[in-house]
Amino acid sequence: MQTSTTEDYLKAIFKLSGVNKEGVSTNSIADELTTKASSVSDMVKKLAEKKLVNYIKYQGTTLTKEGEGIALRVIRKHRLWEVFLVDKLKFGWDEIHEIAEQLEHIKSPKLIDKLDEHLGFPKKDPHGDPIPDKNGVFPTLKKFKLNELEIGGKCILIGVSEDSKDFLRYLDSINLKLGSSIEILDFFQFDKSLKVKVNNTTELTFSELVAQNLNISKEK
Amino acid sequence: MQTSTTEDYLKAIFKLSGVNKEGVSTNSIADELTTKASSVSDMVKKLAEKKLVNYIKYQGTTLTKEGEGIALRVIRKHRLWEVFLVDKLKFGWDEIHEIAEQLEHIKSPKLIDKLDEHLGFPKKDPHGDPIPDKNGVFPTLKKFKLNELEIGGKCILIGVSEDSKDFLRYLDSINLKLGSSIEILDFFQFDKSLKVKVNNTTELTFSELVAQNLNISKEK
DNA sequence: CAAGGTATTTAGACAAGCCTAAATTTACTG
DNA sequence: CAGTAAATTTAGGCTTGTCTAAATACCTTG
Repeated sequence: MQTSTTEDYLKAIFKLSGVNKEGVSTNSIADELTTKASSVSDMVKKLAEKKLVNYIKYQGTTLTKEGEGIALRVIRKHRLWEVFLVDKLKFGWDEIHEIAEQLEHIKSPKLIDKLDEHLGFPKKDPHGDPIPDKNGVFPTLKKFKLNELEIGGKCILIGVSEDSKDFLRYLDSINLKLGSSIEILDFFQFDKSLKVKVNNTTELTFSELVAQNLNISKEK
Repeated sequence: MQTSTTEDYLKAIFKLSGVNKEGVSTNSIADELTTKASSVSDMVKKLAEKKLVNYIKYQGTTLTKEGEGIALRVIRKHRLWEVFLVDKLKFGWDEIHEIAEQLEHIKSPKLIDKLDEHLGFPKKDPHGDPIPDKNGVFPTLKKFKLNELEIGGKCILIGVSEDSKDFLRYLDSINLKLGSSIEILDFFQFDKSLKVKVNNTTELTFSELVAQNLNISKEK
């Protein structure tokens, strides 16, 4: 059984892994967990011994299948608790994160399944993020291509149709990950390009080719 | 803010403190927490530095006002979560203890008050134990003297009317504490003594004088 | 391709809790 | 009241996870 620190590391690494599954840097993990690079260096070494991550000195860290499974189960718990806090206890969706950070570490598979049932098997958390099922699989939401969406539409990225290194590198470079939100701001007929806002922060333009290869789930 | 280990120690000490508030022995704490006496010795020293307990070498440990407050708040959380697990998630009352042991350490005053409200401000947990209010006060349940109860009646001890050392020592010696259960097995008219079963385990006899001085709450 | 800057890792320490073994205090018994 | 048994404390270590400071590797740019 994992300590909650281990779970936090795995979750952070999962979060930082782009669509392009290259190694996550030591510094980025340290940032994410507000700790120091040296602590991370120590820790990933230990996680590697437990076969939860692949770690090559100076080349970053990736999750093993097992590590990813644990990360997904923690994310499932986090998001289900968030639904509970908002739906049942009437918290505002801005107050729930840090409470869910604690609740996500409660150990009891039965608890989380019963909670899931109590909540009516929700597919998304209050922020619109998808909730993995008990096997760590994200729900199959109705799938669209980004270029099928209308202006003003919002969606989240759930996959890509093209996995060339170049394409995935591009997505990483603009910080677009599975689960990232995309909003269509404008559409230009002359080259079928899209002006979009990514992660509610960055405005940029997608060519038709890019848009065709982004699989998204509507509404978020 | 306390670590969850600190909270466990304070809760254990609270639980072991009889009506007669004498020092709790190091060994009994070690037993309660399934750890070693030497660990407890270390720990109570640290708790004493933080003013959460009074500790005199070789003479046991008592809670300070502050330590007791923390213990009561943890107990409140534990019991409210137990109600949640049984009432909302439909757990059997035999499965909930170890889950509540984890949930009781979640930090967020707002969470627990909202949970309390969501559950309809319950006064007792699924085991019949009273739930302290947010100020750490046990709810004022309808109060009776033990000798007002009929044969076959069950109740819990909520207080005493007499607090001489001798009386309290006697209660300690038979392991009767606040919250202990008492069942009336028989009544003997000739001296008005009662045959009772304490904590669902020990059968013994109370004289009229003892029975008159035990304040109880019916039904448990 | 060398030089310096940045990222990363190593070394050495520290705090919280826990443990075993040994020393000490208290308590009980005759 | 001496002597032993039981309870408690001390001493010395271990693990997990953290930190600072110093060393090393990588990489970019002139």
